Amino acid sequence: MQRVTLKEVAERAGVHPATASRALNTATRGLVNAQTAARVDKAARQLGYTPNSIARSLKTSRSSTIGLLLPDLTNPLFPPIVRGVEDVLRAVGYSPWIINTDNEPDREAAAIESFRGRSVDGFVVATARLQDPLLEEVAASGTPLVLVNRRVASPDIPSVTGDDAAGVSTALRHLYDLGHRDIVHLAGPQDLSTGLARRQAFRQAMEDLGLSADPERIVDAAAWSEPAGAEAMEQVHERGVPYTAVLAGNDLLALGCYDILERRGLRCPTNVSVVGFNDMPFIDRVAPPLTSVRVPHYEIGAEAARLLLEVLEDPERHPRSVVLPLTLSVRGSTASPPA
Amino acid sequence: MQRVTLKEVAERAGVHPATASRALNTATRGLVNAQTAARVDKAARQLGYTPNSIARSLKTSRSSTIGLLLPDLTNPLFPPIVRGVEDVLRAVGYSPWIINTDNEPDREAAAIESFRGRSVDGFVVATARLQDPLLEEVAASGTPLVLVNRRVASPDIPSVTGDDAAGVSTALRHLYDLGHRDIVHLAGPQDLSTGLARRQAFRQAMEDLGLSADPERIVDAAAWSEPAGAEAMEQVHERGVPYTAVLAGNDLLALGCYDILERRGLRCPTNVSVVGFNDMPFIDRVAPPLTSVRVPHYEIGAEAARLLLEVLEDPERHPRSVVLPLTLSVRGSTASPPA
DNA sequence: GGTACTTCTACAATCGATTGCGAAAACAGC
DNA sequence: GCTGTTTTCGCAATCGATTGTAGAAGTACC
Repeated sequence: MQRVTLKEVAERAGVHPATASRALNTATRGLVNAQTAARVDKAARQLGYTPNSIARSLKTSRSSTIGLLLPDLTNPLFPPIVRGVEDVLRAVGYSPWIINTDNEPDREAAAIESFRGRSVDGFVVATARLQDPLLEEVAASGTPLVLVNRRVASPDIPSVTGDDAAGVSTALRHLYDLGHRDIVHLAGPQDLSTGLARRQAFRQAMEDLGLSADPERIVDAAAWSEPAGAEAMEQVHERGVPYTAVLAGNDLLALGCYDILERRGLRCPTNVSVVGFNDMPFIDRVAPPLTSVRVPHYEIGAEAARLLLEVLEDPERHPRSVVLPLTLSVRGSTASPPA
Repeated sequence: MQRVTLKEVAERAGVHPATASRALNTATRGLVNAQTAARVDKAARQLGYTPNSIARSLKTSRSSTIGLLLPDLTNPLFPPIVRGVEDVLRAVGYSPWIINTDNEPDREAAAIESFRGRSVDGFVVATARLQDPLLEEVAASGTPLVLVNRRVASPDIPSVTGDDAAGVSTALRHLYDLGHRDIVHLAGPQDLSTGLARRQAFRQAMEDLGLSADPERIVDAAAWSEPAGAEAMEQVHERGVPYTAVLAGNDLLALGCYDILERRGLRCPTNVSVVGFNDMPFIDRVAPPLTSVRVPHYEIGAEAARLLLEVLEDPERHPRSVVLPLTLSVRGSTASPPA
């Protein structure tokens, strides 16, 4: 199938390709006579012309494309973020380009390289580790970059995240109000900002409530996954820490926690209350429905896209970070502790 | 940031850009003296050269890119497909480009247009409707195209799907063996191959079991969604059809069905057994864990990518379709009917 | 040493658009 | 009718690679 080229449109309209180009681009349209422009339009429509964006990109060195780095699309957390990003970008003519890295730095590097080779105009990155030299380098190189959901240690890279501290605080308040005093925390990976922030917030909020935030009440999971959650929960038991409630660093850890409770013959919420984090899709349908800190992932993605567009439109613009408020979705996994 | 160009590499190596290009491409590397090639390699490495794939695409009119059309990424069905496609493609240097269409033909058309403008080398399409002139046109245009999960009515477009008929048959056999005789089917949208095939298979399999496949035992849902499933299930009750088991066209319909059962005070599986379709992620954790026909989505995606690669490598190759076998994941939503 | 091949490299065109610059045309003013 | 502006358009270069072709360098053989 031979695509129609600008030259053919120009020929049909009886003008030079340069003129056709100007007529077809809104920004330069004023430079050409209205009647001529109309003639070009007509020719383009008749021939079914669609611009070759590759040629355009080569010349303009902009691709109307942004790179979106994800750890793993099959984690239900991310599809809403992707949709948020995509919906906002598409409205202004940009398209996101998604690559999964499975949290492997090598693949992250390869993805960035690939994106660079394709001249993406900017990055939205959900794979940030706290220490992430690659991203620092990208940011330093001048390519617009916005982090979603996770941040890096250095604060000068713009990001859109949920207010983890407030979320943890709300969740603990909820448990406290139900009467829980012995609460443990299944923390996420500590090399990720979410894992770290929630862990720190746990300690802080416990202290604020006048409860023990003894280090042994916190177990670090190796990953944000169900098996890791199960393993961490086993740890809790091995340590022999008394508890009536669990605050999981995210919903997957909470599901792993469920597994251990069941295996040990403990019932939720009768014996143990569990609170998750993220309020991921379908988590309201598990047994028991999980009480979880709702993170507005779609909005996080959308807001990240907006921040990126700001910088794309005005590179001088000072990048800013956004922290979105979280709410608690109270469901059947939390109740008063056994008397 | 100024990217390094081939010309600079050539200069540093003391050769012509054309020679540098040949040295760097494995296919043409034999045409240049081994020592010269090594010199070029070294220069490229020293300068940190990465080829500008936009320029390359413009010249070669291949982009090492394929377009992936999805209805909606947030449907848990699709992420595994995406990963399957991506993993296979990436291994050979292709990247998928994802667009969500939300099942709107307009957006599908726009997406195809956008893909064309970006010169994708092929399409993987998960949005096919039975009647889909757009896709027929794409196929006719010569651009390689593989359908995943869904097919179109005309059989000459290659596709990778699950064996719906066998899946339905297995599911019904399971219910039959448990003792169910009064079974209803919540069918999916009939303009999609999956909805149609499963509906037809239901009638056939019921007859094969010597059971009534009366049309009133089948309700068509308006969409593959929980609300549509709930609505369809309400229909079943309005019709007053006696039943002890429900075969849902997919898991989301089954979840909608759960809602109605609960609202009506019916317990699953005590009063009513429910079987879903797809065995989507986390469906084993809902209450009760859903018995579901497992569809190997990752493999479907991977196989689709392989088919596409076959055609990309040898355009003369006759496109073939693949039907993957399904299995039944038996869980807690099915049991013997009440006595 | 000359002829006939190979092997290697350089030249230049090309992909399809965009854009600075200059010239032609149109127009205004006197 | 002439000069000075403004409008409109065409020319040609350019983005960064790939590739057909031609010529130079090197080798083999008599």
